[in-house]
Amino acid sequence: METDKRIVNAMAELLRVQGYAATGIQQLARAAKAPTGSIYHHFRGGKREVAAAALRQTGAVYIQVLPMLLDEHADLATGVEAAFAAAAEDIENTGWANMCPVGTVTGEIADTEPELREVAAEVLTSWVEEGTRYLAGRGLSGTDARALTYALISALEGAFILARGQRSTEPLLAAGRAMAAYTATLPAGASPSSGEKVGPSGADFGEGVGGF
Amino acid sequence: METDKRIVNAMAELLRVQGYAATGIQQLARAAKAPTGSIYHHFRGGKREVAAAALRQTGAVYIQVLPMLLDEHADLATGVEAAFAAAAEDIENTGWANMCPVGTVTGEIADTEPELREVAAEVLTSWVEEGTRYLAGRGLSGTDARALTYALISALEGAFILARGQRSTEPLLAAGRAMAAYTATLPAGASPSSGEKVGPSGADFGEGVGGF
DNA sequence: CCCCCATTAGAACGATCGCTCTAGAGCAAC
DNA sequence: GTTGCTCTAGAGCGATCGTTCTAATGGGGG
Repeated sequence: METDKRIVNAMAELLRVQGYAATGIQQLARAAKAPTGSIYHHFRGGKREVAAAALRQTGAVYIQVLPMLLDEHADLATGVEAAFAAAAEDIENTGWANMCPVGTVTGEIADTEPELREVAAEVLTSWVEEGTRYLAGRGLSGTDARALTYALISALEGAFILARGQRSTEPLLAAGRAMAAYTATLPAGASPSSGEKVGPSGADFGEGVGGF
Repeated sequence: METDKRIVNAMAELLRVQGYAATGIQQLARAAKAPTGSIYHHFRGGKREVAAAALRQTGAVYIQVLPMLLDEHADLATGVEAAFAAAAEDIENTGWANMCPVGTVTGEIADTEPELREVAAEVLTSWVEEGTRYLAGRGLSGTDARALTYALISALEGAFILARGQRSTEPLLAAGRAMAAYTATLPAGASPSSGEKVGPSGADFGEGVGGF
């Protein structure tokens, strides 16, 4: 009940730093201060199941980060750029190690671990759905909200990789500027919850999912 | 002289599909049709050195891809979107396995294999420099060219991860649309070498990406 | 022809892999 | 006190890890 969480947290941390294949059960046991027997007692599925739990947990935590960061800014484009800047500061302050495990892991297991790929896909889908819902709530059409969400996550994950590889915040800042510029081109993306000054000709988008 | 290349190519392919940690020397030997003795004869540095060579080789190949794709389009923004669409088609046709090894590997070794991280950083830097040079040649300012290059690579690598995880082209298409919209906002990024019909003060956003 | 050396070929090393198994510690119920 | 059960603890399993080592092979220069 509590050992479980220690194990999952330790696994999430290890996945974040070094990925799935490089993480051993012994290493996990050491990091979680739990013997291998306990790990297999709580997670009969072994390494795979612990990793799946870690991915899901991370997914549930990170799903609230983007909305939280964007809520602070009245202008959506400004908020987007600020969010990337915050990520840049964060990754630099943690010694270029701060990164979401989902991105690290998905690339290396997508073709070799079907069950984990499925879990990663679920997490990503939940992020997309939540992001779409949030952005639609801030005035974007359903189609635009979904596209922007996908673009934001893609740019963020990719920029994380570049930033870690190059030990530089430049990729994150550049990606942030790009996504902010893109956001600014989307109709009705300018005003948050205040008065709705949706662009005149932009209001007629297919709307697609917009319902929400 | 020729076995070397077989080994490096096999390593690049394995890195692309499953990453560094999950790739074993035996597996590499099988894939390259070379015994382990040969591998260590040609690469005294072992697994690390083969991986470094594979990353460098991939870097040298991929450095020409983006310019080649963009050269086909007179309008830069259109070219960007087409490049992402081409990547989307590619990854789907290859069974969601097609991806550059640099992205897959960098995330998992950035904190554990300093020498490989260095190599990945070199490759990424060479891409950024070449991309910046190319985009500047197409009329962008040096600052904008560099920022756009970083954003393009980030979005592409991130979208690759999402696409592989979700087995969907949507991330790549959304990222492409976003980057095209961003490109269109950059001054002088509209006309290639033909007549310059650059908008007066940023042209007209209404259509955003619509070009297609 | 024979020697030389780059290369091939794979056996073998210790270490570590993911995982299983047994032994016992701790605690609640009766 | 004893029974029953969850969880801890780590030794041990066969397999595989990255690497080293020795032996055989093969083709060009004397």
